[in-house]
Amino acid sequence: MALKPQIGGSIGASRDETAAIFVLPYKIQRKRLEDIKHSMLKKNIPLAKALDHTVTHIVTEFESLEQVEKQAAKDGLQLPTAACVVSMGWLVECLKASAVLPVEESHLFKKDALEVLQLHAELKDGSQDYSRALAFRRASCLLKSLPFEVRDPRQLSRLKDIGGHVLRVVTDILDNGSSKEVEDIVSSKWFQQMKMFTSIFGVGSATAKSWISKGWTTIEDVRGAGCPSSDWRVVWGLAFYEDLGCPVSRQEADTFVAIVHREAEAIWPGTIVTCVGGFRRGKEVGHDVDLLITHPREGEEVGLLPKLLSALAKRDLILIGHREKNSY
DNA sequence: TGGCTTACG
DNA sequence: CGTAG
DNA sequence: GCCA
Repeated sequence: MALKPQIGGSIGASRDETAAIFVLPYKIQRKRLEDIKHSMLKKNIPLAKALDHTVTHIVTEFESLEQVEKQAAKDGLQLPTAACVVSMGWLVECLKASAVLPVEESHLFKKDALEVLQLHAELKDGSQDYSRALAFRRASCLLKSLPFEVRDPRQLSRLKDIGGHVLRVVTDILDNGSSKEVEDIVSSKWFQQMKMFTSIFGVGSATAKSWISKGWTTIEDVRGAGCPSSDWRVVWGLAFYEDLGCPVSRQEADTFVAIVHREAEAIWPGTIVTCVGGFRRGKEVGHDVDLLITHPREGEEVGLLPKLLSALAKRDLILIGHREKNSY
């Protein structure tokens, strides 16, 4: 096999002054990336500006070397063969230590398998299954948080939330590269159909099951069957399934904020509309737009929301407007 | 063996 | 029963 | 499923 950069895999580039660390920007939000780079400079950790042959470490938020290679191929990037692909966890450790630490291990499988088991339990939706899903989620999160690659199940056996079942799955993956239990689930028709139906807004596991029992296997089956549900959420979910799947661009988000601000300003001069959430953190695409509406004079914003909603509704800018009681 | 995130419609 | 984070 |  050709020499490939490896996630994990000790390489002697640790303490050496020629270290150059490149941070792959994928899956990292802009602001966070800036923070990371800033910390690196502050802590004297050598930051590579470009992905060239001098790079010794490639830091990534991807979950596996395969994902890194796939992305690099898509971008026409050549990964420096001398470089070691390491997890963000490693860089965080380095920042803590203010030193380029030896690469010990990172993680490879961790996530997917346990998330499948979690989702599978959620979809089954029996009284026991919910808690089992929770347990898988805890284990999954724990494994994702490890800054090293798991090479031996014994590394996990004493950790909280890691029990027999998880250990068995991890062992299978380390031994065979996959877990039969997990592979059987993901390839099963039932699991695939449940995932498909529950991706519709308003459709949870109970509705999805009832549709499967009717012999429906696709969204078109459901649409073609007339009125499959009297729940308004399902009706809207089916009507806007494709639309809801489209990502929101930053430009659309900016426009949206401007429109809301214009209407709010007309009702209550001085009202501040701030974009928060993903776009505030620098994302270029998102699945929603989070807004924070405030007023410089404390309390002035009270009662604004209903008026704002009616103003937007009057302009036909609102599809469904609901106000729910808050809990504070 | 009991308990596991929570509040809402 | 389903949603949201 | 896992913990206490």
